[in-house]
Amino acid sequence: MRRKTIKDVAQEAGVSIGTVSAVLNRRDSVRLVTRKRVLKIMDSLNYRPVEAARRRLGSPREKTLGLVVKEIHNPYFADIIVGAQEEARKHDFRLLVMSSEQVFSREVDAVRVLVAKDIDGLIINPLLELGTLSSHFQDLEANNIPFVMIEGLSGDVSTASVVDIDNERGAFDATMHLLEAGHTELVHLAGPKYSQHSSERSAGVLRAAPGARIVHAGATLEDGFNAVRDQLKGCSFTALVCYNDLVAIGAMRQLMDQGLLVPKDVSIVGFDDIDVASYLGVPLTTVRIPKREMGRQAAAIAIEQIHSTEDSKSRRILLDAELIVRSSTRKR
Amino acid sequence: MRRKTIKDVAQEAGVSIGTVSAVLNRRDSVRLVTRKRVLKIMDSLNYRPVEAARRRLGSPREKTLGLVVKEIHNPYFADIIVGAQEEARKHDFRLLVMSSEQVFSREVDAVRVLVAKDIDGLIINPLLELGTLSSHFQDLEANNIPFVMIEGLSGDVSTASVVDIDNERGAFDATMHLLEAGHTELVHLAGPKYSQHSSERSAGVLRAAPGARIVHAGATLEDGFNAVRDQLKGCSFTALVCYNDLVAIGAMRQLMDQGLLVPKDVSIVGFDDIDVASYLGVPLTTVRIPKREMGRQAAAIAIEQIHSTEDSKSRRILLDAELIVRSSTRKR
DNA sequence: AATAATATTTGAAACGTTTCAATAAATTGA
DNA sequence: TCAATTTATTGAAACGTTTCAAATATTATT
Repeated sequence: MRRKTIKDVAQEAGVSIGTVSAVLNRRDSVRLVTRKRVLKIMDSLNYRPVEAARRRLGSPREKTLGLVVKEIHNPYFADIIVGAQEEARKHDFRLLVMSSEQVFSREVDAVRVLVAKDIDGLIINPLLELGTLSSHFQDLEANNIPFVMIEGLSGDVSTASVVDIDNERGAFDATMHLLEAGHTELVHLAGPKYSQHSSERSAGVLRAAPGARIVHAGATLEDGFNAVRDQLKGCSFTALVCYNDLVAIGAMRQLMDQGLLVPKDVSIVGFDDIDVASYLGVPLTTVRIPKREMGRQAAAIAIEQIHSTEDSKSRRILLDAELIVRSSTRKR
Repeated sequence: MRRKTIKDVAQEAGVSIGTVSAVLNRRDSVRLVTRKRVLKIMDSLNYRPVEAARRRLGSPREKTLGLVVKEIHNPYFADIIVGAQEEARKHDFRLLVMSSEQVFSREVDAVRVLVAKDIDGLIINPLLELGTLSSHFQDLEANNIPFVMIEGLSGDVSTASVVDIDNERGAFDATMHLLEAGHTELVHLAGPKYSQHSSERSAGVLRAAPGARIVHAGATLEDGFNAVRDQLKGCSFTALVCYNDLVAIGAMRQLMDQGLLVPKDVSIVGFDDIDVASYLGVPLTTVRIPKREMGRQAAAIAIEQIHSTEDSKSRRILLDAELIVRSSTRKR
């Protein structure tokens, strides 16, 4: 059955479509008796206006920011999202979130969809695809949509601003903390091979402890658990510097399963300071990333660029990561 | 500056708007040289088609599902999102996520924005606002947008389908597990007062143990931590049934701070089975919710309704929750 | 070179609304 | 009752696209 339109209502009510539209928009120019008749017809015809057709020039557009994250299923990104959302709301912007789930083609796709949905600005936590330099970013530039990268190479796209943290420094501090505690046999459980953050953190670890053993674990609980079980089998070490807290927690679990105690036998440092880190049986020593602040700043920059008329210069903001010492590390 | 339209592109490229439209829609009737010229003009003019105007029968719109969650910063919802996204992608739908952050006005707002962005269907995890019966839901019905509620009263909105789990049963099972282990002094750390899930779970606890003490904690790590510290001060109990895993973890931390051991002195059961639950120092006994499956089913229903022409009847799907016994509970 | 076949482009109608100047109807004041 | 006001309604233009039959250009065949 054909969908009922404003025209059907008008005809049935013996009235013009202009009048029906007036009723629809609650304009007070309609006589009560007419309004009632129209409303009754609308009801009996089960009429529903087609939202898309109502949108016209001059009708108030929603101000929206898009946010594409690599992995929505990760407390680290959750905090970034919350921070971005808070800041956006302050400026009366809404936040539309999409996740690429670590798949590059989905990242490209997400950007395309958000652009089609008419966002005013974009925050993206990009996957690093060497070689495939970013046709979707060029798209954004072409469409004049300001965008801000969270964790990304600044040289990547000239017009993009970047908000990031000093990973190298954070990892350096964490490693120094272990060295100062007398540890000499260090293992670094690194993250995904192509992660920008991971390589920066590895660099920090190596600057402090050039002899540290590097093992590529990954970014999840399971990755940490498996890495210790498989890759560190029979290997002697007294301290672990982990890519992030999840890996640290996974590693800790595996050590316990092997009958080793943290921090008595092995000290562990994480990275991120996710909420649960301080609630663990052995509260985790970790490098705190100001996650909300990153989201907040990224949104602030995007909105500022939306409002500014001239081409704003791209910025690079580097926030500090701070070592938080809890109970998972101990003097040797 | 006026927004560029297809007309501007056509004029600039010396071609009809029909041709530009053909280029836009990748119809292969356009000569290569023409296509290239048009694309170049589009680029130089920063042209973006207005999505709303494309909404016509048979036109190639982006197929999108909106998803509004109460709290993006919660591993429970994260899993639901991932499940919904997986299913959506199977059917070539994209998922736009917004979070109400537990604020009712934001939920209403999020729905409005998503509708304005022309989504095809909506999945919502609604806040329970008694009395304010859902003008935004009526809006959805008015716009003929199928929507599915995750965790919600089915009577709430007649046309909505609901995907939920059997909370009462899950909580009952968890409580029985403790009773069978010989516990008699039970405390139930309930969730937020207005939460549907929380009251269903409380009902399950009380059915198994009518004498259980009920304390309203909340839904976060901190809530669990504080509830045990403040509301259970000096209170004697040997087992805790918690609203969710986060509360359980928070409670466990506080007990440890008080020198109590889990499960030796106190047994604890959580709810949800978030990822980290099995990696804790004391792996958590909990009631597993098929979170991804919930998201998956919700998306599947929404998409089915989008595709079906006639008014589809609303459905109510109740998934089972399963008790997973780990180490945080013990015979007394 | 003429015709037929095919490929490309055009132009106008359609989509379902809102807007607003013009008109019609109702009300007021005398 | 008549004009002057005020209030209510109309009808057509606009919004930015897609669609599709018709017109035109190109290529192939003879």
